[in-house]
Amino acid sequence: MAEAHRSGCPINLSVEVLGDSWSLVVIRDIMFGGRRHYRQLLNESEEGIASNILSDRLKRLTSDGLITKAQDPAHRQRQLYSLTEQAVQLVPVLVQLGNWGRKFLPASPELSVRAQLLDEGGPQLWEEFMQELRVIHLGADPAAGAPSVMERLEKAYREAVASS
Amino acid sequence: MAEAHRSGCPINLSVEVLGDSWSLVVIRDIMFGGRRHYRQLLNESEEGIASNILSDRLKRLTSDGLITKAQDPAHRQRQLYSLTEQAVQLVPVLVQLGNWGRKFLPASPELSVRAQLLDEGGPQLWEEFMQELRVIHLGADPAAGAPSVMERLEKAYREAVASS
DNA sequence: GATATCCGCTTGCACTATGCAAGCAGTATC
DNA sequence: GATACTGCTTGCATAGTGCAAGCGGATATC
Repeated sequence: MAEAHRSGCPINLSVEVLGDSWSLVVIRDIMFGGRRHYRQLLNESEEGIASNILSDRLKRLTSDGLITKAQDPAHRQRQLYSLTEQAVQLVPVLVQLGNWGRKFLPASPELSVRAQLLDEGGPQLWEEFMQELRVIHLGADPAAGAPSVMERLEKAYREAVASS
Repeated sequence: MAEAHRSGCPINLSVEVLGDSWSLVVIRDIMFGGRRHYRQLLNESEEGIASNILSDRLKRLTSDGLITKAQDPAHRQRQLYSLTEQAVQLVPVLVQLGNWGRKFLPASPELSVRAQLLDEGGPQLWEEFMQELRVIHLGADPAAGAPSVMERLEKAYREAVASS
């Protein structure tokens, strides 16, 4: 049988799934950092996650339906992690969380630029970004046109790093 | 000296402060549930928090600047917990988190009504609600006029319970 | 004015999660 | 054929969680 939940409150349920020190950080790295493999997530982690914790979180996120795992066609032993639609829809949560951290916690300016841009862009920009994530992770059809939100976020970040 | 942070990323910093099983649930109870004392938070907790954990979280949230503690003027030994401005500004985070849980997790309809209402109301309603929280917790001047957002949320919840 | 109850916690203890370091078998590279 | 990279696992010490019971002081009840 399925695991019992503490309550049916939507906030509580979200906390049960996401409320720990690492889950959202791993999702952030896959979503904004473009990390797709285990070693990438392990070695390029800003915060220095431990290998056993990463392994455990990837398993839990998979069984919770937030990420999927597939063999990388290029390298046989390499596993490719992708976000699911459920995880893509965490964008508004991560934006608000980033915005709050930016306002009240000692966030570094370079790393705050992206959060600020996403905050100022509003729901419309979030949706645009989510659509890009669907292209990358879920194989959705790309929408031709303006420079991607991901590129704009990267550009702003690089400029912030350069001028710091 | 102050504790070191894992990184300056705003999302990571928020996770460091809020990323555990109970912090956001306690804040939710104070914010939406109107719980202001220890016993209330302990006994009326939907999820059944343990007393030592509640004690620890209240201390941590206090030292993180999210809540304050004061003697209740009515009862000498009773302590009154209040939200700070920093916690009030968690409203958008909690709304998005509730909305996500409502969409993807087995949330009960009664408890989802408030999340839905806040989602549909958008940033304008959130700001209105935040202003009410400032009146309740920070002693701000009340704005006379329409029925409060808190009352509207309560009404929708009661109706949902009645019709279930 | 004695008794019982409520107040915000604390303590003890078992269990689980976390963090660190090392290791491992199966590719891929040179 | 040696070396390094792949996604992990294992062992172990420490920290956090969950449960039950208790505690001194303040308050309500009779």
